[in-house]
Amino acid sequence: MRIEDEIKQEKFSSVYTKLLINIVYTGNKISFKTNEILKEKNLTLQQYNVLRILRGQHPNPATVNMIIDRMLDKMSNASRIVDKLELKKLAQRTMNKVDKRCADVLITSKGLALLNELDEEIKASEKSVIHLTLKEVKTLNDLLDKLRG
Amino acid sequence: MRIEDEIKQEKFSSVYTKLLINIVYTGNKISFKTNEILKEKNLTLQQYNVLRILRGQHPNPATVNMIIDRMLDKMSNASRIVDKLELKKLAQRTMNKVDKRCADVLITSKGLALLNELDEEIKASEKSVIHLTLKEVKTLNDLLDKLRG
DNA sequence: ACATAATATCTGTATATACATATATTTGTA
DNA sequence: TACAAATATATGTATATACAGATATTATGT
Repeated sequence: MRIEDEIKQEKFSSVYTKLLINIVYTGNKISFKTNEILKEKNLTLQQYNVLRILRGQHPNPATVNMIIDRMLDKMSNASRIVDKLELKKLAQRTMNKVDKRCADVLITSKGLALLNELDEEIKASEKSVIHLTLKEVKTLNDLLDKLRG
Repeated sequence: MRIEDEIKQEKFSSVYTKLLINIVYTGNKISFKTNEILKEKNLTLQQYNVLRILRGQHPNPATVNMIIDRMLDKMSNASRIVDKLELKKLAQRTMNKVDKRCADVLITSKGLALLNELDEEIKASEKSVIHLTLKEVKTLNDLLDKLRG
């Protein structure tokens, strides 16, 4: 469905503005679905993303800075998201021995298990929402990579 | 730059997950630039988007429901964003004569003037951030439209 | 070694947001 | 017509977020 019909707007001030709106709208739409699944597990999208970053590092720890660097939403407050994950025993913070400014953040086995539970469901949801062939998925990825320069 | 390098993650649990991350990351990156410009005018991204919706209707009023329908982020609270715009005299609410449940929302001349000031700057910023040919922009728009089904 | 800058993280505070619920009005139906 | 359901919006409340410092530690230049 054309983005014009989706948000009921025929004209955009430029093709670039239209593209940005299309990207953000589409991202939100897919994220919305994922969010529904996460809600059942009492996770926010950002908490989920940080958990995945921690799993990517496991069994090595990440630092808060590393998390900020890899987060999708650079605006947000990584330190407090880690607070929330720690509160739920999904992650654990320990002081870095070498650089005492850094906090080592590790995903716990409970965190790993939770992600494991979610993996298949979210993968299936994303696949069912993305109406593209594998070739189109690749083209789209390549164009987005090129877009950012 | 490949999304893998951008967020320093080599493997994704599926190509669909990778695509979603790529879309959200790219949208955030462009939005971040736009947000910098809006901050100088004391506008949030969402307030800006609602203002543009109101301009699209002008000189006819929009209703809150219409705004929700056209917003990029369906999660958010349109009524309170209109509150903020009204507080800044950028929009105005009046009761709909026919259906008293509805609030007619109109952009003010101050709102129109503000958008006018922003138009060129934001258009230029978006264009400079999107490193694609016009043909690629079109392909990307088409693929995103198809993705959503 | 000392002072200064840079870095990593944390925290106070104001604002924004999500969610559930409340309120008012209109629509549909028996 | 009366009454339940649907619709449009607003609001209370808990939580999340952004932003601006604050704090602690490490790196750098002299």
